[in-house]
Formats: sequence, structure tokens, C-alpha cells
Amino acid sequence: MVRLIDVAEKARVSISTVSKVLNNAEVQVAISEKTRDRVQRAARELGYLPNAAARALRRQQFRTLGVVGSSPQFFRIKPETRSFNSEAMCGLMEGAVKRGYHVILLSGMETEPEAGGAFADIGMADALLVLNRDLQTDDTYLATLHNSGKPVMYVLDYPADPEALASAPDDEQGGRLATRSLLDAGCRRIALVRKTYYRGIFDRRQKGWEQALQQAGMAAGPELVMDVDAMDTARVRELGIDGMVCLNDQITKQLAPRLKTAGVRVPGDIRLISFVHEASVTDLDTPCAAVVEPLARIVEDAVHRLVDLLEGKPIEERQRLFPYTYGKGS
Amino acid sequence: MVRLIDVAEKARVSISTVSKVLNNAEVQVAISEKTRDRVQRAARELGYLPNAAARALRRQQFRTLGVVGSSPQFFRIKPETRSFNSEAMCGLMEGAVKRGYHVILLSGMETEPEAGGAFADIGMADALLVLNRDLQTDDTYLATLHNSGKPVMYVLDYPADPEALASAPDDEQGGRLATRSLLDAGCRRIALVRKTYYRGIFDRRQKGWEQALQQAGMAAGPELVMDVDAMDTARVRELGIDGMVCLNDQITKQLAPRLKTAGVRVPGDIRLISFVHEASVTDLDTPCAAVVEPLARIVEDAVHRLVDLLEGKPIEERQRLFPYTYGKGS
DNA sequence: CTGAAAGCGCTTACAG
DNA sequence: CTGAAAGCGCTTACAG
Repeated sequence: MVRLIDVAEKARVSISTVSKVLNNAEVQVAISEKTRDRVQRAARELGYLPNAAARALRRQQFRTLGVVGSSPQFFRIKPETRSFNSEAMCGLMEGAVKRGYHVILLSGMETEPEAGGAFADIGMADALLVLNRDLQTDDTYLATLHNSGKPVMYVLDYPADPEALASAPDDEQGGRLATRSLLDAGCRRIALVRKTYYRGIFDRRQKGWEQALQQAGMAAGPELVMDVDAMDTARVRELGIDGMVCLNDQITKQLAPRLKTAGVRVPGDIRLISFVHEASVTDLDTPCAAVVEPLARIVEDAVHRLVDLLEGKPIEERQRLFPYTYGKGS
Repeated sequence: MVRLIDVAEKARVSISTVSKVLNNAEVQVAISEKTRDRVQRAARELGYLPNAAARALRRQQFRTLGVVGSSPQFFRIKPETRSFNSEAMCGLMEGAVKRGYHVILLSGMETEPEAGGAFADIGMADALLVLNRDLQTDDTYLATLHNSGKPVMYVLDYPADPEALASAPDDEQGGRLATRSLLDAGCRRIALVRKTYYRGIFDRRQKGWEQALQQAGMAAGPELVMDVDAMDTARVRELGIDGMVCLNDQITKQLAPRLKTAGVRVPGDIRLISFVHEASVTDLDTPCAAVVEPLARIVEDAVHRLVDLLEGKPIEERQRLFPYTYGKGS
């Protein structure tokens, strides 16, 4: 960890001066332009991040809000509540409590750019969980996280780097599972319905779909991959499609009524299967099978593995993938 | 704030000894039974809570996990996502980011009972938000929070004490609004449907219902207050009920199908209005008006007022109540 | 405009 | 079994 004194040595000034420069927004002290530049450059080059504990001890404040519920268990929300957020939160708090850790939601303010950018206060955490469904790996934001020197665990989506720690759904397996269940139900022309977002996850699910079709001796041509926003129901008929794998519940909700108005009967003409997190498509009035990802379990596992790492236990698998299960849907 | 040295003086030992006793789970040092007792009693009597900053600075770890999303804005979830949690979370992070604060979810572990109980690490926060829909005011848990000496803001439900800081929905106004909208629609016998939980909120909503009925010159007798778990549809007919105020969406979801099977037409025979957070009853197939509470706004307001307090700005209203609005429901 | 120094409240190796 | 003391990394009043 680089400290104030490291910056001071590099900039050839005292630590008081460094501190004053780096806190210029809050401290009213005159500093010469030259010194200021030298200090800021040194801090940037060394990747200085203030130590949140020392700062808090000195300032006598954390600038952090604690949120509590009606009981110590409040945030251990039950998965029955169902929404994506509560499910993830459930696993998160369950793991945190079991291991004796607190959870801090880094709000990512854009303050103190010269003192480490958006995450100057990342230091309040011993390790980082990246909770994300659609990673932008080119993001400099992720670089900041890694530069902090703290362990980083990816939870739902993850970068291609095989060294990156991750606990995530096995999207290829999910794609195979969904496709096979349609094959088992007798479908012979199975389309994949996706959207332009969630590229990482969707690409992996699509790969699973391809694998399942190829194993069954069927082609998985690009004409069978459809964007729900550019859905051509006439073309669906032409291609003789009798099964559709919908890559998430939002797609399914968008697709179902359009099939209905086009006079396509579900499941009479076309069978649907949808990826969901828990039973989130139960409010669909179209019959639809589902492939469920165990969100809470995944997030809790991520917490455990991260704490294991912090406690010095060796991590055997860098990336742990969890299978999807077949569910009833609606 | 009581420090180690205060405990040491009271127990007539050195601060090293106090530290060792209070960390006996983690430190392997022999301490005599007598000393141990004296120290523990002193710590308890003084209400000692370890200073998280000092501890973290010394230990070089926070025992806190930072959770980040794909971008610094990740947790600023849009209210459109709708569920209770995301809405509250949305307001929470919005306020936190705007004011330059982080949010820490206190996991309320049951460790270190002698060192302050479940919230030994409450110290990581400058102030506390109690996020809660159903306060148990007799809870010793809340006492712990107040004993920390940090400002406490109640967000959704709140204790009777008028000095307690709160930002919350105006439940009485909500009760009046719901009832009046049924009156305006021509209802003349308006029942209130509740459940045994959420006493605080439900009692206030019921008071609003009574006020509205009395203002309209109608009696609000106890026979009109029904528990959805003990609903007697024959009795509903007998009483000539033509309107029902459902105190939350769960109640409405439970009630609607029972009315249907009993042959009661909605809104033909009985009009319904339901309390909801955002548009959460849109998945009801029974026509139903709604009274909406602006969750995200309330939570964000709570954050702002709490930070104002921390920054020394005077708080004019101890309790700020937000009006419900009339919504379409389903 | 810049720096030396005190001190925030803990933990722990060391001495007794 | 107990205590004196060093030191974690900052901020800020004070001196120059």
C-alpha cells in the first residue's frame, strides 16, 4: 500500500504538504502551483489511495452511513421476495453474517479525482465483490478496482481472464439445458431469442444452445438467432420454428404478447423456455418452461470464497460455475 | 465516546489488559478470572464500543466487504425496477452519492457480546438509518442503536417518541386518501382489510380511514375492520359492503381471488383500493385502484436530512411525513 | 509557502 | 498474569 510518506518522498516535500494538496477542496491553505503539480503527479504515478482507517481515526468521522433494519437479520431478506435485488442481497448478507463481515455499498462518487478517483474510499473494504450482469471489460473502472491491490471477486458476469476470481452461473450449461428440454418435448426447429444487451452472458448461453443442437445433429444457423426488438413473426412461420429459447424474462414478456397477436399458439405451435432468476415469470399468462439460476447461492458462495481468501485459505478454483436448474415457469 | 482508557480506569487495569479481555476470542493470553470480570463489567457499564477506525488502522483490516457494480452508478438502481428493495435502495444510493457518503449494511452479527453486542462495528458509520416497515419499539435492539450516541433516523415506520427523527409516509393521510377515493366513486359502506402484522403503519392507516368516514358522516365501526386471514364473505354481503380499503398489496392479492370464488364482482359489487409501493399490483387481474407511497423519495430525503444533521445544519422538522398519491393500480 | 510534531484509539511484541 | 510502549497512516494547529 502506498502511503502519504511515499508520495512525499517522491515529490520531495513533507507529508503535511502532501496532505494539504490532496485535500485542497476541504483545507484552506495556500500552496504554490509548482509544489501542487509535483505532489499531484507523484500521487497519480504511485496510485496513492488514502487509508480510510487512518483518515477516519484522525478526522473522527467515516463519512459513511450505516443502514440497519428492524433486527440484526433485517437484510437477510428471504429469497421468496423474489426480485433480482433481494435475491442477490439475501445471499450477500447471509454470507457476510456467517463470516462476520459487514457489507459496504461503495457509492462511487466522483470526488477527489486527484486522490484516486471515484474510489478514494474503497479503502473501507478489505476485498471487493463486483456484482454485475453485464461487464464492460474495457472499462477503466474495473482497472481502478484492481489497482487498489485488494482481492476482487466477480459474481454474475466475469471477464475472460481465467485468473479472475469468479462465482457465476454456468451459462453454457444453462443454454444446453434449456435447448435440450425443448428437444425432449419434441421440438425440431429451435430459435434463440436475445437482445442487444448482456453480451457476455447472452453469448455464453447462445454457445450452449449451439452445443445442444449440434449434439442432437441439428444445425444452429444464424437465421435461428433472433433479436426480440426486430422479431418478424412471418419469418418465424416460414422457418418452421417450433421452439424458442428466450435469454431472459424481459425478452419472454416482450415476446409472448407479440406471438399471441400474430396468432401463434403457445405451446400449440411454438414451445417457449425462458431464463429466469427464481420464479420471476410466474406473472406471464403464456405457458412457458423456465431455466432458473440460483442467484442467492451464487452470491453467498462468492462471499465465502472471498473471505476464505482473506483468511489465507487457498482458493482451488479461480472460477466456480453453478448449474442452472429446470423449473416450471408459468 | 467511551474509550479503552475509560474502561481501564474504571476497572483499575491498563488498557492492554482491557484490550486482551475484550478480544479474548481472538487473542490467546491468560487473564485471571477476577480481572476479566472486572473489565467486562466496566465495559458493559460504560457502554464501551470499540472505535472501528483505530481498530482497523492497527489491525490493517476492516473486516468489511465492499460491493461495487459495473459502474460507479450501479447501485443507483432505477425505480422502474419496482420491487420494494430496489426502490428503497435507489433513494438510498441517490442520496448517498449526492452527499458524498458511502452506505454500509450492518450485518448485525452476534459476535463480541461483551464488547457492545451485535453492533460492535456500528462504529464504521457516522449515523444510522433504520429502514423498517414494522418497528418493534420494545426491542432492545433499537436501544443499542441509540446508545451508540450516533444520530438515528427512522425511515418508514417510526417510534411514538416525537423527538425521534423520521422521514416516513403519512399513513393517516394515505388512509384518508384511499377512503375518500372510494367515497367519491359512490361507495357507502367501506370496510378496511388488514392483517395482524405491520401494526404501527396499519394502525395509522386505519385512523385515516376512520377520519375520512367520520368527515363524510358515516360510522367506522369495528365490524367494518376485517382480517384478511379470517375473511367471511357471507358477512361481507350481510353488511352491505360496497368498498374495501386493502392495507397492502399482499392483502389485496390474497383477497381478490377469494372474492371471485365467492361470486363477488369487482368492481361491480365491491370496489377495491390498495396501498402499494409503486405499481406493484399491476399483476393483479382484478380491477383495483391504488394509493402509492413514494418510497425512493422518502429514503433519499432521510439521507439528506441525516447528512444535514452531521454537517451541523439545524433540523427544523423532527418528523417529516410524505403524502401518498392516488394511482391507477390494475 | 512549507515542515516538524502531536495525537486520533487501538493491538501486540516484549519485559517484568 | 499484567503493563509500558511502539506504531498503524493520517490531519492540523503551530512555528518558521
